[in-house]
This record gives sequence, C-alpha cells and structure tokens, in this order.
Amino acid sequence: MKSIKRIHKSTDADPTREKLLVAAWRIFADRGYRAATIRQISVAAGANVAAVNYHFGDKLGLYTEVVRQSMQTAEIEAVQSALDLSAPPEEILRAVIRTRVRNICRKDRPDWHFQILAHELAQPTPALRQLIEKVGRPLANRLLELIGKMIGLPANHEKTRLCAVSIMGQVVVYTFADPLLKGAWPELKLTPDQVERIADHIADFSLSYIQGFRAKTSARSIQRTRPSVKPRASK
Amino acid sequence: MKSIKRIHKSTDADPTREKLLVAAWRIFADRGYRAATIRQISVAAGANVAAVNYHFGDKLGLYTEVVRQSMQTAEIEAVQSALDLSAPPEEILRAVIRTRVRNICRKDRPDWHFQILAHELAQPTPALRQLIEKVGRPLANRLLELIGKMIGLPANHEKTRLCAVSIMGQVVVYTFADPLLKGAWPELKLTPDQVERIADHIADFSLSYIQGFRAKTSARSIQRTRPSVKPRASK
Amino acid sequence: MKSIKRIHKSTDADPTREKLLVAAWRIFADRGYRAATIRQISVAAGANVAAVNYHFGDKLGLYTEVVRQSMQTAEIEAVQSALDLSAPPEEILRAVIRTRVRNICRKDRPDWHFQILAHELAQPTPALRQLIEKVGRPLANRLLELIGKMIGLPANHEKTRLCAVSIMGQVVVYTFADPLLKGAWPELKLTPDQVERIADHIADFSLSYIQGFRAKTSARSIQRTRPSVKPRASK
Amino acid sequence: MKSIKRIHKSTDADPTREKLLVAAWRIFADRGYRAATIRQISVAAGANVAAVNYHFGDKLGLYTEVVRQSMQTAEIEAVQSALDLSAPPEEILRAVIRTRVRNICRKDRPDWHFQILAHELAQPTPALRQLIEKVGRPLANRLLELIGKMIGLPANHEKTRLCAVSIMGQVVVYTFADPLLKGAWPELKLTPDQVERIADHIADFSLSYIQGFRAKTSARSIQRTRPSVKPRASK
DNA sequence: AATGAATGAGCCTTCATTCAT
DNA sequence: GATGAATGAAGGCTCATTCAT
Repeated sequence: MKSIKRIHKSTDADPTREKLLVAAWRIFADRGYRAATIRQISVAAGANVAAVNYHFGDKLGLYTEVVRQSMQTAEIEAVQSALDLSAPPEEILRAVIRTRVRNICRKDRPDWHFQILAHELAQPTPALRQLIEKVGRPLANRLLELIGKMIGLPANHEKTRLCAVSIMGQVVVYTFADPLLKGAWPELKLTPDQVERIADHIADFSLSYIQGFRAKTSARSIQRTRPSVKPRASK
Repeated sequence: MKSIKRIHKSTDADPTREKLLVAAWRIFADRGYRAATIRQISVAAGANVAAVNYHFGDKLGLYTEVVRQSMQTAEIEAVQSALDLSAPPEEILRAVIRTRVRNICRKDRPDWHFQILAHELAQPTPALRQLIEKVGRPLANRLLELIGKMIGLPANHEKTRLCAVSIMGQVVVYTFADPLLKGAWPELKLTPDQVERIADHIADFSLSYIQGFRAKTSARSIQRTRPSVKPRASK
Repeated sequence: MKSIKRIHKSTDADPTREKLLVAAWRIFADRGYRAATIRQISVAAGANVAAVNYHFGDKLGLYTEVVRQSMQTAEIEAVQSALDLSAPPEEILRAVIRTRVRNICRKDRPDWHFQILAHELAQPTPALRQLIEKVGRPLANRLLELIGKMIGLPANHEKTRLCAVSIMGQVVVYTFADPLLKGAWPELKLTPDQVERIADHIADFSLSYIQGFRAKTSARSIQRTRPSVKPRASK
Repeated sequence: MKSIKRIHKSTDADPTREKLLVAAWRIFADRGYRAATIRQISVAAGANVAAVNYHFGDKLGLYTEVVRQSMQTAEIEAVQSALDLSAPPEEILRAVIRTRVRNICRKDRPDWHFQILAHELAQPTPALRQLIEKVGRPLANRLLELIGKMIGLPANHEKTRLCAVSIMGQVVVYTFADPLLKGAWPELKLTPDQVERIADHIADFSLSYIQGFRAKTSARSIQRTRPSVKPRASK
C-alpha cells in the first residue's frame, strides 16, 4: 500500500470521502478486493476516478480503511457487548448466536462485514492480518472463555477450541456457503422467522453437546479438585 | 466459454494437457478463477500460453475442466461411498465426517477441491451452477436422508436440513476459515493426530443433539401422529 | 461497440482526441477496419494505446466516430447542395459529378470518404448500416428525383434506378478500382486537368442516353397513358 | 510468400489439395485475404491445419494459387471469347456486358471472381500485381480495341479509355457496391429477368454515347484524313 | 504423405496510477 | 481541494507457422 501523502480529516463535512467509503464498502463486500475496480466505486459514489487516490493514496488504502471501519461498526459491537452480559453463560451464547445470525438477512446492509471477511479468507490481502488480530482474536478469546466456563475447561484447551469452532462454523456457513445452501435447500428464504429458527437451532444443537460435556466433567470433578482435567487428557 | 472445436484424446501420452490441468488445478485452488492467469499456469506447466487455448478453448474452458475433474476425484467418491455403507447411521455419519476432514491436510494435493469451492462461493463463475447441481445437491440429499433416518423426520423437513447444515458447517469451516483459525488458534497444526481428534469431535458434537432429538421425538411419536410438529420447547 | 461512459467535450482544446481522429481516419481509409491497429493509430497520433479506449471506448467506437464525421464533411455537403441548385437538371447533374470526381485527387485528404466506403462494402462492419441509411439513401433519393425529372419517369421506376446506378458506377469506379485503372491505363495521372476531363466525359456519356430517352418518352407519352412501359425497343 | 519446398502435382488424384482450393476460393471471396483464416479453410475442406502449409507453403501461397485458378476459369474465358466474335462491334459489346452481368447472380458460385477482385482492390496483396497484368491488362486491351473501332479512335486514346472505364464502372458497381445498392434500392433482387434488364440497360446506356460519338467523328472524318482528331483535342 | 501438437508474435482491452491544471 | 486527461503494465485471445512423428 502506498503511503498517503497527507492525512485528510475524516470529519462529516467531507461528503466525497464518505460517499466513497460507503460505495466502496458495498462493492468490496459484493465482489472482493481484486474484482472491484476503483472506477465502479467512483461512479457509484458520484466522484472522479482520481478521488480515490487523492483521498486514500491508492486502492489498497481505500480498502484498508473500509475494512477498518467495517470492523468498528455496531453489529460487531453488539456481539461483543452480548459477550459481556452478566447473564448465565447459556443465555449469553444464545444471544451471541442470535445477534450474528440475524445480520445475515439484514435488509439495509446485507451482511457486508462477513462478506468482506469471506472474500478475505478466499483471497487474502494485507488487510487480513489486521482483521484477524484486531477482531478475530479478541472475539475468539471471549468466546473461548465463555465456552470454557460452560464445559469446565481452560479457554486454551483443545476441546474448548473445538467447541468454539463447531459453533462458529455453524454460523458462518450461512454466509460463506450461501449459494450452495440456496441451491440444495430451495425453501431457505431467510425470512425473519426462519432466521430466528436457525439461530435457535444452532444454539440447541451446540448446547446439547456442551451441557452433556459439562455433566460428564462435573461428575468427574467430584473426585478431583481441578475440574480442568479433561476426559482426554492427552495433548 | 468458447466451445472447443475438437475432442482431444485424453490418453496418458498427452503430457502437456495433463501438466496444464495439474498446474491449473493448483493455481486456481490457490487464487481463484479471476486472480489466476493463464500465463502463470502455462509457465508452471512448462508450456506456451497458447497451449491453453489449443487444448481447452479458453481460460474458462480450462477452469471448467478442472472443476469437472476435481469433482470426480476419489475423495468425493469416498464420501459418497461412505454414505452407501449398510452400517448403522451413526457409523456412516462418523465415516463421512472423518473422510472429509482428513482431506483437509492431505500432503499431496491439499484440499484443492474445497478451496475451489470456497473461491466459487466467494466469486461465482458459470461453473458454480453445475458444481451445485452435479455435486452439491446429490451429496446433500444423501446426507439429508441419513440424518432424517436418525432423527425420525423426512429428509426435506426443516429440522433435518438445519442439522445437515450444522454438520456441514462444522466441517467446511476448517477449509473456508483456515487463515482465521490459524490466526486465533496457534496450536492448530492439522497433524494427522489432530485431524482425527477434530473429526471425532465433530461427530460427537453432532450426534449429541441428533441422538437426543431422536429420543424426544420417539417418545412423542407414541402419542402424536404428525411428527412434523417441532419438538423444540424453548422460545 | 462498448458504450462510452461520458461525453467528452469536443472543444478545439482537445488535441489528443482530434489527433487520434485524424490519424484514425487516414489509417482506416488506407487499410480498412480490421487491418488497422489501434497501436498504429496511437503512434501516428503521438498518443498512448489506452487513449483510444479513454476517448472512444474501444476500437469500434473510434471507427464509428470516424465514419460519422467523415460523412458530415464538406464534400458530401457540397454534393448535396449541388443537388439543391435551382439550375436546369442537366447542369445540376454535371455539377454533382464534377464535385464528386474532383474529390478523388484532393491533395490534403485524398478520397478518404470513399475509401472507407470501399472498405465497408468489401468487409462490412456495424457502421455500414448507418452509413447506408444516413448517407446512401438520402443521396440516392435526391439523385433519383433529379434523374426522374430528366427522363420523365417516377423516382422509384426501375429505369430511373438503372440510370442512377450507371452514373454512380462511372464515378465510384475511379475510387474503387484505382489500382486496376492505374495498372491498365498508365497515362491516368489524375491531374486536375485530367480530372476535369473525366468529369466532363461522365456527364456527356450519361446525358447522351438520358436526353435521348426523354425525347423518346416524350414522343410516346402523347399516345400512351402508361409511361411505365419501357420504351427500349431492342432485345 | 514463402517458397514452397516441393512442387506438388495438381492432378485430380489429390483430393485434399483440390478440396482446400475450393474451400479457400469460397472463403477468400467471402471475407478477403486477411479476414479469412487457414483454420476456417481447413475445417471447410475437412483437412488439417497444417495441410495448407504442406501443400501451398503458406497462406499467401494458397491465396496466390486460388487467384491464379480463379482467373483461368470459364467465365473469364467466356468474356474473352465473346470479344473474339466476328460479329458487329455493337453485338460483341452487348454480349460482353451480358456475360459479365449474368455472373453476378449465379447460384452455384456467386461471383467469386469479382468478389476476390473487389477485396484485392480494397486491400491489395502481392497477388494484385499479377492479377492486373495477367488478366486486367489483356482484357482492357481487347475492350479498348473494340471501343476504339466503334468510336473511330485509337485504343490508347484518352477518350477510348474514358469510354471503357464508363462501361466497366457500370458493370462492376453491381458487385462492388452490392450492399449499398440493396440498401437504397429494395426492389433490386437480381432475378434472372432483372439481370437481363440490367445488362440491356448498360448496353443501351453506353451505346447511346458511343454511337453518337462515332456519328460526330465520322462527319468530321469526311473533311479530315486522320479521324483520331477528337472534339476536345486538348491534353 | 500427412497430421496432431505446440509456439511466438501481435492484437484489443482493462485497470490502477499519475500528471497538469 | 479536486479533476479530466493520459499512461504503462498486464491479461486473454487469435493466428500463421513450425515441429516431431
């Protein structure tokens, strides 16, 4: 990425810059970094082709800014805040899943955040690293702690991680494999009702194992002092 | 895609064509259709740029052939044949999951099949449609029947589909979100041992809910005639 | 032809666009649409290859613009205005022929208009249709009316059309068959003097028949009511 | 043109070579030298791409042979033989025009000879020179002699040449400007009947001037000894 | 004698970037 | 501050030609 000569103020009084960001967000989410062209973005934003280079240095600069802003947005915050609730862990997990799944079918800005993530994972750019470290890791850590609490194992235990991935996989597959699901499951319409049922199912599906696992470890923990001892101790 | 004028003999004595296919498979899986260039592929195959045009008509023709062959390969067959086993459904499901997960860390041709699928889902090409209809739908149908048998619901029941997606999501996330997982989970090395543990976990995780669900529906089905009433009590 | 995204100001202060048009006009007239390359044109205009794409969308866009401008130029107007003269029809016909033939040996822009037409007729492009409808048909109609008046038959009468083609053929053969004429007629130098003699000859040659035809039809029209009966006695 | 390594016998017992020539003749006449590809020709002839190079050295060698054979064919001979008739010059001229015009609408091999000539004139190749010298000049000379006899002037007199070009122009315009004529003259169907009327018209149109011219020169030749003195003596 | 396979040159087009105003 | 104009690099594709068999 080329270094930007000047830092422009990102105040609200700079409509061109903002319009570029919104248009870029949509188009990058739709087509990914490479397939999107700055001409498409400029036209969609009603700006000149050179405006992108002027405001953001180059294409990668614009993209990086889009990714940065995308990760700061409310729905991510919503997920994070859901993780902070002082409710029972099961309810927190349910809330987290529901919040995330609901975003899949938002009408105004359909899942742009995760679409960008999906494109990044398929075709990484330099933005992926910061995306992982700034967003992926913190979110993962909170989820791991939550699950660890539920199954009575440390956050960095392999079983904890496996459970976290199992939950995450069930959620993201609806974003990543959308065309595949629509092709093999014609009734999948992602209406608000159906989305609620999906969220409930994922939570039920996951809690079934987690609660069963806790039961087993709890039973063993009667004899032992450290409940973190897991059934498969190897590693 | 330009139609190829003639059918070329695909004997083993056609090294250039084969080398092109192997190189294209690897590069397409690595970078996706658009980002891959026929020059890169030609150089990797030790052939001329025009060789692609000669053997496959154009870039899309080469890609289509790669996708077609990719979907015919042994591991897909392995998954399908696993679905045909006359073993108990639980064992079949375990075998299917294990077969698929093992392919993630194959040394010779690392998960190219699913990497191509991931690229297709992120940036669809005309090959996606046939990929869905030729591979996605048949596999999905077998999986749905298997799960339907286990939970006592029709294959096209929404709950059956939700379970299938939950299982599939847990599996494919290891391919689709690989950089993200590696970033948030440093210990994830995908050694053969670990891959086995992953497969076991996904099977345990999924069977926990499925077996519990069958127990409930079985109990209810004594009283009720229509098992399509969703037994989920919560919400 | 790719549609050009924006309308560029065609002011005189746009030298590159103008230089491209002039160079393209010459090269297209010289070699035809297919044989001319945008690299040759760009080099001749002192511009970059991509300038063609920027100003005209693509090669066909540039060509279409060349054809459009070519047909609007003065000499075509001259022919048309000659047809509007309120002089005796014979004089108008003479003027039309002379105007057209003179353009064959113009020093500044040698017969590019008709050379492009010749290439279009040999290898049609999408521009041919509009060339026929915008220029060919209107000019033909005026010529037909003029001849019809002279021979006392309707403009759309077959004999009127035959006469028009006979005149037109005598004129255009000097452009279309130029190499052939030069080869079989070494004294053909197309000096201004000789061009004048050519024009006079074509007019004399044509008026001989036309005036004789009018005499015959006039004589017969006293007796006959339907002048559409061809008065040609031979055969 | 690349020199052919060996001279192949052009006997009838070489069907591939013959089929190539026929296919090439049609396609070259249809699209011209540059636009025609040896692949199209090979496919149309049911032969291999390399067969062209094998039999004719290269593309230009095939084309040259096509042009050479085309010029030797019967209809050209027909025109030439018509010029040899010992009939009155007017009848000979009529026969020549009729023979040529009739070829325009031949059903089996529509005017390929003149279509190739038209392409050559629009985009000359090295074959043009020999085409002019082997065919153009001899035919022109015979026509000039014929006309010279009719108007009482030497064959190389400018007026003789002008008359010859006027006649030739009327004929070839039907081949060269075919799309233009069809566009501006919808009733032009080139049925056999209409073709006969066209031929008669061209003959009438031309003889009107020629016979009138002879009358004038004959009148003067009573006083003068050298009938080559023309009305407009300048030059 | 004939051909399937392969090649290098050249073409049109796209795109991010830069420059002058 | 902002933009219209222009550019160089790179990509896919076509085609005549050549090579090995």
